[in-house]
Amino acid sequence: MEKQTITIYDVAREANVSMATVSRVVNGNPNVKPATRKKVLEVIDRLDYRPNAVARGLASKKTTTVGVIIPDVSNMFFASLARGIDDVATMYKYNIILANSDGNDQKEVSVLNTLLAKQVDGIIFMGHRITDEIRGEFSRSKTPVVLAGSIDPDQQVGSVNIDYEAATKDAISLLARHGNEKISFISGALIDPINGKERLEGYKKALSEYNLTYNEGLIFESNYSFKEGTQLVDRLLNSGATAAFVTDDELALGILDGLLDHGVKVPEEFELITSNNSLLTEVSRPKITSLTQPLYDIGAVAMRLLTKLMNKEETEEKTVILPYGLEEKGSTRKQ
Amino acid sequence: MEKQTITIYDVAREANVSMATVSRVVNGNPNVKPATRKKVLEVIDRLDYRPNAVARGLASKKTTTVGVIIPDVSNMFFASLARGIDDVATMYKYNIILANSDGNDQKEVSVLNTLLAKQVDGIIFMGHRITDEIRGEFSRSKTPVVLAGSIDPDQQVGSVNIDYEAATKDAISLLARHGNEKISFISGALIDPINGKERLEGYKKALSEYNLTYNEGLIFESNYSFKEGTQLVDRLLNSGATAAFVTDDELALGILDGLLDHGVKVPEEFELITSNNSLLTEVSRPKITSLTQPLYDIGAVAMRLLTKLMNKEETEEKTVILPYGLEEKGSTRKQ
DNA sequence: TTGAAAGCGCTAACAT
DNA sequence: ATGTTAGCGCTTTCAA
Repeated sequence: MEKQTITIYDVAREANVSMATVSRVVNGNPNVKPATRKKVLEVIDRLDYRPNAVARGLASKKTTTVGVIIPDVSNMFFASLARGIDDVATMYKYNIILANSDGNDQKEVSVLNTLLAKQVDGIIFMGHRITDEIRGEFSRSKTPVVLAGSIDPDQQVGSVNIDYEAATKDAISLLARHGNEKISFISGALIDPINGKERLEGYKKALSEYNLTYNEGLIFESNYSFKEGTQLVDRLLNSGATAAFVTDDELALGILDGLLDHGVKVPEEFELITSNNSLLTEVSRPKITSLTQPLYDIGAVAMRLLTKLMNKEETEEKTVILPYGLEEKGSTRKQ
Repeated sequence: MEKQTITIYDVAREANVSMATVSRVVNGNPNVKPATRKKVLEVIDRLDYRPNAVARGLASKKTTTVGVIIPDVSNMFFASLARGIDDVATMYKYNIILANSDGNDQKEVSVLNTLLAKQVDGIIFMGHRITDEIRGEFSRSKTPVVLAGSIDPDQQVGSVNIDYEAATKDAISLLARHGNEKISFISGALIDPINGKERLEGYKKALSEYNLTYNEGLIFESNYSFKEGTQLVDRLLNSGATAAFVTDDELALGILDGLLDHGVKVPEEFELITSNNSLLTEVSRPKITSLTQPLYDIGAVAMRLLTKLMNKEETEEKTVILPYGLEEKGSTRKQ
């Protein structure tokens, strides 16, 4: 015996109405006599009828599914965003197709195409950088797109972020106020606008505000991993830096670990600020002072924005800037 | 101007062939003359035609999409599984619809139903416990299901796990060999079979093997959070325990933190073993000895198993047990 | 308030 | 090797 599916047609027959009426009942169309509705509902229940969302999608051209392109779910930063996205999606009756891209330009494009082929109603994109190619795909697709936690220099699509420049400036300013004259800037790839433009700009502004000179030797580009952090410490200390701002918690943790191994006292001899305030910053000794980003909210707001775009609602702003904070913990001195 | 979609029909017309031929080309059917194929491919390229996966799904009754029910993506443990799942899914040309359930019985059922409504070809389920209700839904759905990292007492569906009982027994045995006579067992809800059955059983077996008496006062049920861990420490120390096995890293970290705050020396005065060997166990001081579970692989193998089930391939085994390990680090003594 | 009927874009026999 | 023709299960005018 095969999987004999029950269709809207079966329900219609059993309830002695037309399939149009069943459709109306299923979709909550008010133009149905209560008695009829009741009858149909009973049959639906009895037959255990479940509407086929694929057929529905084909007929209505809406899938109530959105595509989510993410570099790596197993990275806490993105996982937090994803959770916010899914919660709001669920709230608005959408499901998410989650696709990992590893931040790989080519994968991003191919995955975007399969999502579009699946007729998703919208796309949430997280990535380190927006290549021209992917931007091109976005613009010729007619499907609404929102960036979550990703910077797009020219704002063609929606996006939700914090003000990375201002946040970085704040962090650096704190370090400068504490008397540090050589403050290191340690980030991921500088070609990513979020690092090379936003954050670095904030760094420079803070420096000039405190009359400190910009020195390339204090800028480090690294991968986001614990190990890279520990390995970076030699060079960091050689640079003469007495403080560092790091754009990733795991990396910062590695640096802290390396510093301690070198017998450098944190925060007495070296101050450290990281960026994501994840659990990692809480469990290290000392705990690491960090910028705070509302990760969950960035995801949630991005999804909310996307629902508006999908409904062609009027939206005040396609670019949302959420507030950030700076939580002082054990890796910076109290003053 | 509206989103005027290009259909297989447009391509057929432009290429002077029937839509069937276009379909064959698109699906790589060998029964097409090379010249024809080339012509069709050119038109597809020129028109920028992209097959509509929804229509395809309706006609073929396959969506190349699988549903993934996960308690919480922002939990590292599950996120790692999810990454393994997605990678293998991608490898086999599937996409995943990711749905968070919070381990909530009711949400799990409702989410399962919407996934089935969307005609997913298969389901990967992660959860703390398999309720009778969800098991019922599984069995009457005809859609293949595989559990990843979840225990199902009666094995109706596929599943991929490690041998939690043996793993726990190993961990406890190590603690016993080190001379600990009062070894605490700290887990999540004991009604979850993975804790109350598998792991606790392993705990008991190890005890009896070392002639230690089972004492309920050493068993603690807790939530998986850092805070709960720190708060548990008073009771833990009052129990007289000199060692503990913990089923979650974050919880273990909280316990370690609490112990250190109480001036208890780890591992000299108290030994600790945790279960997931996540990054958290590496960044604490001391690093925490842990069981090692191949999280990514559990996800990957679960997805691989699901592909077999979806293809109705003969599968040797519906229940896969993956190897585990025990990595001794700083929270247990060297002997 | 309800029904009839025409698609939605594609696959999959069945012909040729 | 290619074309013809039914559907897949539902939404959505348009009539009644």
